[in-house]
Amino acid sequence: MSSQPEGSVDLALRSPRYAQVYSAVRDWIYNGSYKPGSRLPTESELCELFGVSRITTRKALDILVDEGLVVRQPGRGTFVVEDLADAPVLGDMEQLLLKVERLGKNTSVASAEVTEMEADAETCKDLALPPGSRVQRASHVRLLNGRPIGYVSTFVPAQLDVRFDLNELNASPMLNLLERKGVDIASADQVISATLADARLATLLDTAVGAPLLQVRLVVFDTKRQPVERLVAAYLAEQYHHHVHLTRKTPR
Amino acid sequence: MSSQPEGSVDLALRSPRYAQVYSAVRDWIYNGSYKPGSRLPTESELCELFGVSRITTRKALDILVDEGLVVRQPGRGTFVVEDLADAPVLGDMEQLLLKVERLGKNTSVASAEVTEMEADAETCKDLALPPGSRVQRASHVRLLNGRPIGYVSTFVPAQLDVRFDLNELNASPMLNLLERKGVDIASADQVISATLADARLATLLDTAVGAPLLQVRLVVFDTKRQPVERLVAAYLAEQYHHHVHLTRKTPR
DNA sequence: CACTATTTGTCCGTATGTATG
DNA sequence: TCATACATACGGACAAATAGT
Repeated sequence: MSSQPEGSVDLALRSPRYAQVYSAVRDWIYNGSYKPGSRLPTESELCELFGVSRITTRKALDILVDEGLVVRQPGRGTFVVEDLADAPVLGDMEQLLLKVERLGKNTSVASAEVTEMEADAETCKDLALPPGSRVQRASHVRLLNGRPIGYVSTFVPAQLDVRFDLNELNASPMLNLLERKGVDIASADQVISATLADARLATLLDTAVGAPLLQVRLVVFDTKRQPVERLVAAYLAEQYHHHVHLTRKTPR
Repeated sequence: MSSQPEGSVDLALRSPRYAQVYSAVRDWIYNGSYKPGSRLPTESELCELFGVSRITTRKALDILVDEGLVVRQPGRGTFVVEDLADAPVLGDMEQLLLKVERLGKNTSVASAEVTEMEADAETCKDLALPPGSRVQRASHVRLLNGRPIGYVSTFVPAQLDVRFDLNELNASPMLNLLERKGVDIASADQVISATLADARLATLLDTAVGAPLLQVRLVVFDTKRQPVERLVAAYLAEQYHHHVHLTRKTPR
């Protein structure tokens, strides 16, 4: 006596309906079916298209609004944002994953290396490992248009047993590789600070010793709240800006 | 034939019900009625308390979750987060306003000055003003425990006609003053970068020339999408970290 | 200017699924 | 096993903003 349609069961296994609507619309936006500034189908139309209720459709659109991909205008419709290119990173993991993926496609890497080593104190702390634990470390210089923009090091616990080689890492960033290898990424803590280029970094980034660098440290957690990756990056301040868009969620 | 209760009309004018529930619960958290880690009333209880439906209660809680003030655990309840003190800034204006307000209470200012001046090119651009427009500029060194942590300059268009004096600015940050003077703050764009201390900043911040600084630039917009304030700040990298917590909004 | 249609915003009641203890 | 509490989802309703007639 369930109210589920018995005819179509192919899709819809596991993931909630609103997530499916969300992914579909998001893909429309990213693959260009709906270009920046264009109007999406109305909520009612989306309901019909996907065979879901308005609540479900709105929940999917809520996520896209939170991510800054679309804006809603009462009486007019829902529109893809104009400046999709540099959409800001909000407090959203999905957004970070996409941004990292695009970064991986638009940039290249140099001086890459992968080693297994004993974790230092700070890495142990961030990854909740006992002192002396072993980690896989991957590091590289990231290039934009052939010029270095930053130096990135990532640390993954050795016991996680996901191995990477240089070819994989050249193709796509660690965060995306982890996802593809079945790690259920759920959240992350990011701390942004500033630092100076020391001799080694200055050489790698082709800048002067003492140049200002934006330091980004990121600890990624899976759905069981276990840390799965630590990332430490230093970006050239002139080349890399961290952009955040803040919006009020309550009226008045 | 409206379905509104005719008995109680005291409150509830204008702002949506979910916003009222949101404010009430948020106040419970901030004034200590519900301490970090404690469990909030269940959704059903909140529905009864405020006389609203589950949808309304959940929408209010959704906002608090987005802001990182509470976490939900199926089967257990909704809990105030443990580390309320340094709750991260997500992409939320409300959060920024609260954070700024707390900053104003826990810190002090020095070397403050207020002047009216001609806006430089960058300020004109950010505030969408014609070249040569006049702005009110306020700047000060912000101190934590008596030690400088950053230098902050704010610019407000002169034609906005909200005047500030030093006493007001010593008492609370510009952003809160604007709110209180009736400016409807709606959104902001924040760009974070890194820079070095020049001679003037080094003296003001009691550090060495060339010390790494975290540079924060903020442009605040009102509900009509007009820029109302520009802020440029430089914080000592050791003293000030920008913390962002990222969460996945779609399951799987 | 009023009127209407469209579209998003808010809100209700209800039902079922899933995780926790 | 069972009750509790959050997660998802349906249908329906009216308000408010917008754009066109």
